[in-house]
Amino acid sequence: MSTSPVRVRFAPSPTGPLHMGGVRTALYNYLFAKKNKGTFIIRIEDTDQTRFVPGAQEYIMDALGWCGIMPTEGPGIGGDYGPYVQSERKELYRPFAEQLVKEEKAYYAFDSSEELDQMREKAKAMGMPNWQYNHITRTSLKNSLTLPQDQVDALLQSGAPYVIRMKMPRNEDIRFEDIIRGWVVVNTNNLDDKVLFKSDGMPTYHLANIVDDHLMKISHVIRGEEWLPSAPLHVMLYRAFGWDVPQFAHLPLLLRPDGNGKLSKRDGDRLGFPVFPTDWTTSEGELYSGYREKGYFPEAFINMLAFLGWNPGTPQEIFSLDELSSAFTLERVSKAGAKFDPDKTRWYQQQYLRNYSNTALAELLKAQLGRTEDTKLLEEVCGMMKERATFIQDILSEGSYLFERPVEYDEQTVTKKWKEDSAGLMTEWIEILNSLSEFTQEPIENAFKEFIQSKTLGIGAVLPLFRLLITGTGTGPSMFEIAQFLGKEECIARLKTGINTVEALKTNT
RNA sequence: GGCCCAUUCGUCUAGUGGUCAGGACGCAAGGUUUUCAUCCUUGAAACAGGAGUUCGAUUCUCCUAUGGGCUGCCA
Repeated sequence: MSTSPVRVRFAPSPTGPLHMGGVRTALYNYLFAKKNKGTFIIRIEDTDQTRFVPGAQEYIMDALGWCGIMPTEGPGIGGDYGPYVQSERKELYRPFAEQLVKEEKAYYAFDSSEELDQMREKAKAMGMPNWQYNHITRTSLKNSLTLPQDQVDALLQSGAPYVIRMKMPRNEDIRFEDIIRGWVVVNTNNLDDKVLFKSDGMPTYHLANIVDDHLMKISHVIRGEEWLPSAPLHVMLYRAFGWDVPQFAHLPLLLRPDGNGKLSKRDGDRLGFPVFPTDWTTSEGELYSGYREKGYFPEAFINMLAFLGWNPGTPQEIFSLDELSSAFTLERVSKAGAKFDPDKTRWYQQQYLRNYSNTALAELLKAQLGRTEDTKLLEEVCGMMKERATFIQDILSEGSYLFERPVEYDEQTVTKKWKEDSAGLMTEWIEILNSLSEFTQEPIENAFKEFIQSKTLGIGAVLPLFRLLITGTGTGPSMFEIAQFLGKEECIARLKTGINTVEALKTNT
């Protein structure tokens, strides 16, 4: 039991945009750090130079920033344990690998990738699909364990390419306790001699990860379940170096909503929902859509993500980031993979939109959608429309008639509600409206009721006509509120042109 | 194929050695509403299968099945 401060890291690889599974891993790290008054660190793991994608690192930082889960240490942010990009730490790793060779816990291997590929092919052809470089096969391969010392020295001197491999011991049970999964035991006979240091002078993930986690004093390794199989190797490396082993928590995977398999880059746009936090355009110009650009609020996105594999054990569903960080525990993270549900995501978004104040929504309409109307006016629009919107842009599309006159009149309402006497009825209604001295909701409503009473008509026979002429639609918020919002002059104008247009429509069909 | 991980309504999940197995999304019905949305009420809907332990298993153990991950000089 160590009492060292909580330090966790999110360690993405800049090989493309960060998808929502990655965001969730970052989120859980962030929440755990916050909850335990610890430090949340970002470390970029770019040890594979061939897969580097320009802009990916910037994307990751930007996306996390949008989500509100920025680290306290990381690239571009600073901290006492930097640099936080592994390629900038390149020189640091080789001595650690050499140390293991010296201590006979690792060895030089001179086999080329091509030779090894051939081995695998041959083995596969013989019905053995899992050929590995391990405690058995290494005895007949080109490495510092099989070659005479002088030949090894000569090869190293000559600059021949080599890698450094872990010398996995025989028949040893490696056991470690995962916070989410409990005890995990793996026998070393099933593990291969993983490459720790590559021939291009860079460490592999395994080495760099362990060295950096140690150097950066990481207390808890919270990462995706895809790392569980290599966790025993990591435990062995900590032990080989004589370092404290951090606590592990392997998170369940995010699965795709249809069929099987883990959520992948292409699923999103194919199934009609984003898998990325923000838009990403590839160098070929292909666009992968993001939650931000689709109109989701980061709070809704984060709330949904937090509940994919974790729950507070209470009926509360809506959590702010702060509430999440005080409620979060790794013990309540579930073990099984979670299928992502786009419907629930929309529901969260709707909840958040509804809880936003009209003022806040009006600000967003201005800032994000470039509306230039008076704030007061936008607030009124938001007040009327937000109950029936999911995204902020719905307020504009569903309530377009609050800004401009209708150009079309809903066909169904016209055929169902517009009768012989409708034009006459609405003309009379115009007169009544015209005579109102105070054009606000209540007087309009009272006048309307009086009007239908005098005609011995029901609300349902008349109000839809009013709505149709004013908005062009058959549905929406209170007509009296809309009338007040538009004002007497506008209402009457719309009624007049409406009557003519709809009558013309009727006679044409 | 090998190794590892997992398995409660369609989905996310709660839960306990004895519960009417609870909630949420979605779905359906009804109510409210001029209408749509909201809101309210109700409903359908699950412990993968088989052994064992036990007075009693959804809960503990084992096996099977299914799903997933890993099996690279990728991370």
